[in-house]
Amino acid sequence: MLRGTVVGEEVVHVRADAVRNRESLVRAAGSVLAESGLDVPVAAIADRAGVAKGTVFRHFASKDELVVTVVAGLIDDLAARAETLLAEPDPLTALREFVAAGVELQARDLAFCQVAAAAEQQVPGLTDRRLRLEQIADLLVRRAQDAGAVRADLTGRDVVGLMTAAYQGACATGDPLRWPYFLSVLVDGLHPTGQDGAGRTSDRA
Amino acid sequence: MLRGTVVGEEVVHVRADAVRNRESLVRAAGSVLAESGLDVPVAAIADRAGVAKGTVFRHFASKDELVVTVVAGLIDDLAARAETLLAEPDPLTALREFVAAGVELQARDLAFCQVAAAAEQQVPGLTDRRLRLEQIADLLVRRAQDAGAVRADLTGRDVVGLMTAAYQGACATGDPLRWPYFLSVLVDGLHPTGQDGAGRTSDRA
DNA sequence: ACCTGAACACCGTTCAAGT
DNA sequence: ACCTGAACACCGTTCAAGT
Repeated sequence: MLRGTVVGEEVVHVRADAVRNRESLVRAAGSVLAESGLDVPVAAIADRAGVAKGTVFRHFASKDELVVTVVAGLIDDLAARAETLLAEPDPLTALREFVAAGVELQARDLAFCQVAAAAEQQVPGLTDRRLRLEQIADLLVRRAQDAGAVRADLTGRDVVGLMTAAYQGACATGDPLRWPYFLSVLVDGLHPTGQDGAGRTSDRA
Repeated sequence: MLRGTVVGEEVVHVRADAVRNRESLVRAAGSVLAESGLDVPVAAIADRAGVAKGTVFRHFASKDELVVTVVAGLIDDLAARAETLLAEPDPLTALREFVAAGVELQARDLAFCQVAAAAEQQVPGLTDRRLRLEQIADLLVRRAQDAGAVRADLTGRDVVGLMTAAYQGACATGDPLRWPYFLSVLVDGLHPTGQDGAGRTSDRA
């Protein structure tokens, strides 16, 4: 375990309790935010972590930065799942499972759900993670396109957007558990256009 | 204009400035919330309405109740639009235009957008309006089903959810203006299943 | 070097005083 | 009967004091 950090020419010592506190805070924030969402008081997180409220702001510039740290971890987990799905033999199954994983994450973690639904104002500090996730999603999409299973104009970014769409749509219904139905509607909408005429609206070339 | 209200056996007088203030507040809240979203201070609304902060709470029990009043009006407008679309000759066009109207409302009004995306916790006090909207949507759906244009298992409630899904999905992409693409994917997903095998996932009978 | 809790700012809500 | 603005409670953030 690294206890020292080089800053410029001098080595500053990082205290052991500081390391522990930071870890406690991230862990506590992870579970509290998942359960209660973005609106929980910082005090609730500090309490569960067993530190004073002020300590939160020694490790994170703001409540938002703590939230970003937690959510970034969740996005990374999802990206890792996407990478393992690249090994799945059927490209369309892989794509569908990826979207399902994203939807399930929203269902399981209220804070992630709220961040994903932060319509309009994108959360800054999360764009790089998002981008990486979209790039891996691009690989999944390309495989499915090569197999002729999905629209040629679909992008990884769109797929990530569709994860949000499916869960938010189900929630708007008043019954979040209906998300598999929304997912199926969305996935059906992804197939290549021009096979039959019933309601196809290919707005883009 | 009715200036008196009967409460029990006695008539209580409603002052003219009270009527004006209430109207000003609703109008001011409508524009301020549309621009700045649910997080604007009550003071900003009171300012634009030209009243003191305390006056807001004489007319509305809480900030939430004012928000609900404004959003209820927006939902009613959307319901009216749906009713006129019942006269549209082509059932699928009518359905698509209804969804488009809902999406455009989210794009135009940040507060409505945020309420629609209030994943998980449904806003109480809005459920009756929602229900009425869903019932009208049911009529639009049934017409489209009779024409064989959409899935047999689709409901008006689902369609309302899909409005949220389309816009939230586009927003999650970082580019809300992409919503027409998401709309097209969704609408494509609505067509009857079982015509070709490419990626159909009929999770429900 | 970091923790702590008191202090501050901001915002939703209440209420005593005024008309 | 209603408006007003001062006062209160809550929560994010800062900071002086302690170790």
